[in-house]
Amino acid sequence: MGENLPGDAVENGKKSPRTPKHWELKERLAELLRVVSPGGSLPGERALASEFGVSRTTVRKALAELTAEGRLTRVHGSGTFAGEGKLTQRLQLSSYTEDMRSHGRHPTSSLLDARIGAADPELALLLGIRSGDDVLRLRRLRRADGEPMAIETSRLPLARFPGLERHVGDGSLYGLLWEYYGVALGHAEETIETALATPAEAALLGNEAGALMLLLSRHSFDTEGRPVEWVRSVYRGDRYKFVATLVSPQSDHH
Amino acid sequence: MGENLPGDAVENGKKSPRTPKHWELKERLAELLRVVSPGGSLPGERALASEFGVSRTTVRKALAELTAEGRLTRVHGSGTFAGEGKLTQRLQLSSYTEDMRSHGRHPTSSLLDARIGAADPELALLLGIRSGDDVLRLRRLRRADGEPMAIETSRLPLARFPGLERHVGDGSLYGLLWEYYGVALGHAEETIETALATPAEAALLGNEAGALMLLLSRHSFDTEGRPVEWVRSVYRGDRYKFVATLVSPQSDHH
DNA sequence: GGACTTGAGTGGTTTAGACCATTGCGATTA
DNA sequence: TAATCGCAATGGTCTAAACCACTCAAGTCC
Repeated sequence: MGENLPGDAVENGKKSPRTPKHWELKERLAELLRVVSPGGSLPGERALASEFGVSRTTVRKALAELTAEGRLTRVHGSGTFAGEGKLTQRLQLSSYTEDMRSHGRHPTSSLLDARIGAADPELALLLGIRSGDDVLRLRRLRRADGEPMAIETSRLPLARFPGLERHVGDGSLYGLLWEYYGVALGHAEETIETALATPAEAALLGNEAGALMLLLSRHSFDTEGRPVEWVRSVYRGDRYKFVATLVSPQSDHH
Repeated sequence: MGENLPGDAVENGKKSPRTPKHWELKERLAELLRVVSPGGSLPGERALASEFGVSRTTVRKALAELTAEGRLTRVHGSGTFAGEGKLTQRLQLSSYTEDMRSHGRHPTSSLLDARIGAADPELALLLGIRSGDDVLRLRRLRRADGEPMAIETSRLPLARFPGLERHVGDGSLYGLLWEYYGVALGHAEETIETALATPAEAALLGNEAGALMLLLSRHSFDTEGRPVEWVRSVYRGDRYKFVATLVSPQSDHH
């Protein structure tokens, strides 16, 4: 969408805010990128460096930013390729499976591990239990059309869901809660922020450590307002964005 | 200072995942950071480099990640300081002013510029007008307690709001729409994604170019479902996170 | 044919050093 | 006293070079 801010051009040659080389290079590469179809390859770092007359370090800085924005994909040992754009994920209180299907994508989900531990004070507060009570921690890898999409770590109070650890699998957690315990979700409080990938997350998501991530935390309650789970999900920031539909509580003018 | 034993990468004789130095350094710095009160200062880059026996480049990479996460604040010419944590911004269809007040903060908002231009095809579609029709573009700098918080760029169809450009100021836009045109907002579609700061944005937000940002796009409609505005807001990713309360459409189990 | 080895090319990490831009404070000066 | 200057320390940018880790395809061997 045509953005034309005043003063972003270099002029006077005097005390100009001095545009860094890597930024200028980034723009030239972005231009080059417009004529490369998604998936197409770019020249190697060394080639770009000599092509544009800068050091490889500078090239890498420019490429790193383009990668963080999802406009490039880099594969170690293979090359640098044009990106594919971002997917969207709706912010709503529904299951992952349902959510993805409504976007016409094929969702799968695999349980990475399930273990029982003691709640620390902070977690106990969130789940409405006492510090030290048993908590079931589930880690799942979410995929869409086979592509790793997010790592989801759920924590549930075991006292409320006795034996839950024996039922969990790759299937829907919310389905289990309803079938075995008659619990349905009522509302949730969700926060979204940026984060950087840890090496472990990066390995699972096919990312590199330190990459931009969207960190989504969800605190879910059942229909009677009792806390059910606390979830932290990590999404690749270069591939996903979130959508929410907001409704006015009433017309507010101020 | 315990030199890194190169041996820990060879213990199993196979291919160990090899932790980069800058990551290990980052963790050691994070540890150090836990005993520094917010605003407290850290040693300079050169001091850290010799202290930990690594190059300044590696130190900078570790510091850059901590900064992106909002755990550090760096001031050119002055030093590196411990961060202050993130604020939250509620995702709801209400005015900025109201929104901030409910968080006990003092909001201000200044109009950077207001100009009239022609809609390109994409924008025309969003605003329900024809390509080339007049569009009013407003750029605002939002502050909370005096701190730059976000840059908000709104676009409205001038044909629906004739003379709007003569009314706009630092006050509430939604208030104007109601007073002069009897228009109230009904619902909006909002997307959230990561982005990197442009030099212009960075200058306004007191950031550095290439920093992590949260890009929030809002497509607002009036109570009759007609498009009213299209807004893109850029927030500092190291300082803000967003909150949404989600309500189950009904109990969904699957 | 099929399994293996090898090597060239790619991105990833790290180093040491140079220079620039900004800040803040102490010394100097009006 | 008050303003100014100078300078040292800080973070910011950039270079050139080395080495590592991964990929892939060509070549080799059985």
